[in-house]
Amino acid sequence: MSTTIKDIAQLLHLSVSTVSKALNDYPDVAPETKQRVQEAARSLGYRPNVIAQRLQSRRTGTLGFVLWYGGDSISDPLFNEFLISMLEAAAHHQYDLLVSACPLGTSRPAAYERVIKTGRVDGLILDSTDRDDDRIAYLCQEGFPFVVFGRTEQDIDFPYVDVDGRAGVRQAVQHLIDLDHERIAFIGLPSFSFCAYDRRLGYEAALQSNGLPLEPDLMVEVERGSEEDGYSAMAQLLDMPNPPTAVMVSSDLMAIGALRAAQERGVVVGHDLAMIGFDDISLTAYTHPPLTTLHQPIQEIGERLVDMLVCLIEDRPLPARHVILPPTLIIRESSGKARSDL
Amino acid sequence: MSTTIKDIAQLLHLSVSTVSKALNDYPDVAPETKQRVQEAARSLGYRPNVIAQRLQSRRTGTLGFVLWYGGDSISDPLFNEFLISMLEAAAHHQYDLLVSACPLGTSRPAAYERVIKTGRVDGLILDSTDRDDDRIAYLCQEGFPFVVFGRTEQDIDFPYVDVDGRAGVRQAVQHLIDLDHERIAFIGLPSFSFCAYDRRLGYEAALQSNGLPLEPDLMVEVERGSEEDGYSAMAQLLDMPNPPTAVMVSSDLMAIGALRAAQERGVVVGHDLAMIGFDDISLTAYTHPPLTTLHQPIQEIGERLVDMLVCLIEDRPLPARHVILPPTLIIRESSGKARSDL
DNA sequence: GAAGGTATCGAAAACGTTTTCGAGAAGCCG
DNA sequence: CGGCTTCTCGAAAACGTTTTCGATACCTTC
Repeated sequence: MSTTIKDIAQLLHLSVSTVSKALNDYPDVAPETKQRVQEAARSLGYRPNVIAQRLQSRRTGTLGFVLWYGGDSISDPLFNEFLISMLEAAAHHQYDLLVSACPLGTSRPAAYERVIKTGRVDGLILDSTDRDDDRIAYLCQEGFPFVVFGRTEQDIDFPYVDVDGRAGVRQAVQHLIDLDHERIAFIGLPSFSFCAYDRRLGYEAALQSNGLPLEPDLMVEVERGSEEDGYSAMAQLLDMPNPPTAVMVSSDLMAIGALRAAQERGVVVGHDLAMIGFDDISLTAYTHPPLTTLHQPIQEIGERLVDMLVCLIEDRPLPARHVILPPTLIIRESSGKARSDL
Repeated sequence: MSTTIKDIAQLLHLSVSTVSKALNDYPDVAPETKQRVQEAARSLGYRPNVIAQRLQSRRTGTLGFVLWYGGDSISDPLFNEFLISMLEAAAHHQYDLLVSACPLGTSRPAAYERVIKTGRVDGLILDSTDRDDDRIAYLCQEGFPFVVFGRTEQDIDFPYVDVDGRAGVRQAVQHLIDLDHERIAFIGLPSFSFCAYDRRLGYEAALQSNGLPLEPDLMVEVERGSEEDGYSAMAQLLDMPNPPTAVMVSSDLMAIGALRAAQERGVVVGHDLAMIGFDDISLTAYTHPPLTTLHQPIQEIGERLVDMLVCLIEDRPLPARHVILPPTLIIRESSGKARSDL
């Protein structure tokens, strides 16, 4: 049994209300009693029971994040940094973070309903948006506070932070074009996800604005986004009669698989084949060759999301309701030199 | 405002106690009223307020995990799988998981105190144990329920799950010896961590039982365990006048850095140099060359930990207080063939 | 028909806080 | 000295549950 306010009250022959007010620095309690209460609290090791505070205030002081994970475990290294940035920001605002899991194949709104209808959290953070995302429609309709990492194609207004994948990929593909590549392939994420779509748009825009044709054969879309997916997609491209000389891969994880597919065929990446990834997970500096990629400012994203959500919860105005951050192209060896120099 | 028990009571002209008992299937409420109450609850979309339940039951239904992270973000891909396995197991027992962050450089017991003294969680899961871990001493003294992924060298008994790093490394190094290697290096984790020590013991045991000398020059210990650390440790070893022909690296992340250091020097891993990692993160199947490594049964670890903690919290007997799981050697290309065949 | 038993319900306390409101004491002023 | 603040404190309600216990009412049974 930990010590409660009542223990302090009995010890000092005061009422619980006075003790509570003393601890919360109310003006209507004598400075001297405040002193006594605070000393007693310290010596008894008193820590207020947050559950009772939450019941009283009808605020949980908790942010929710539900992890939507596939059958075989996700291992996106970026997730760690994302999680930590949210944890840090939440702690800075004195909020806890409750993370729960929603296995693939179960209803996502149901997972969210469980968390919000039972009063576990004050607000939610979503990520990995679909082009048409049922969670967002649901939460809007419920009027529950939430922020989103990612956008959708729906005609609903909601607060989000996102990376400009389209502009990033466009810049990356332009870099390949500047290196004299003309047959540039694209390995995309599952098409239901918004960012898959967004990034593909960047690829198409870069080709078109340079007068390059869009060849369906050079665009492959995978099912999940794993290393395995990248591996088989790259294998498929390289086994074509007229394989591409460059490839834009929509995630670093897939790029690592793609790297392997190339190596197994004896094509040396950075020379025979130029490759660019997306995410800038820390490993990419150590692949063979080091991977040219697009860096996502993931700490800033997590921090911004939490800041926004806390504003929403505490009814303060949002500095910005929609934030789009640019990724930055990190040029390493995998994209190689200009072909004319070879 | 979500609907409460009181709303149902008013609607049906019942008392709150009857409604509560009806919902909880008490025997002293008529089957017919139970029916009515349940229907009303469903049609009003009633979900019990967990905060109120927690206050009443003095149980939070929440497990705690505090993430101890370094200055530059950790990106251990194994952590994702660990987290998900804990989430799944916790959900299975109807528990939530509260994860909080404790930045490197701040007091760890203080971080734990905040979480337990304010009644946020019913129990804690620790990981990344030090050889002498202050958290464990603290929690034992508090009498707070906790389980640990990892062991320590302290003379305290506590419930844990761990991987037998010593046996694993010993087996891996034996594999290198069987491949005719005699100069085998070891890249170890920071020495304050228990598993660094444990794994090094396995290395030493393998050498000794084969009559091989322990050369201090061949054993390097890093500061954190990042790719960068693995890179510079390997560089240091390869730049020796008489470099090793094989290396046991204590983590896959470091091994990836080590791979890079070798590649930059033109030494081809799997031929000129045999390398074995530890962890079996999913990427290692796609490195160049694919990495021989020790697989940690991480899902089982997470699940066991949660199961144990729930037993502790609910005062049920533990199936086993100490669980040591064997890692399994996954042989890929980086360890190469026998030297005599070269 | 009285005694005992059973079925069904409600009142109330409790969990540990916060917060509103009123009460009492003390001080001041005219 | 009466009336007015000002200061300090405590009673009580409230947050939404669960759970104990007592109160009916009805049904047996002799």
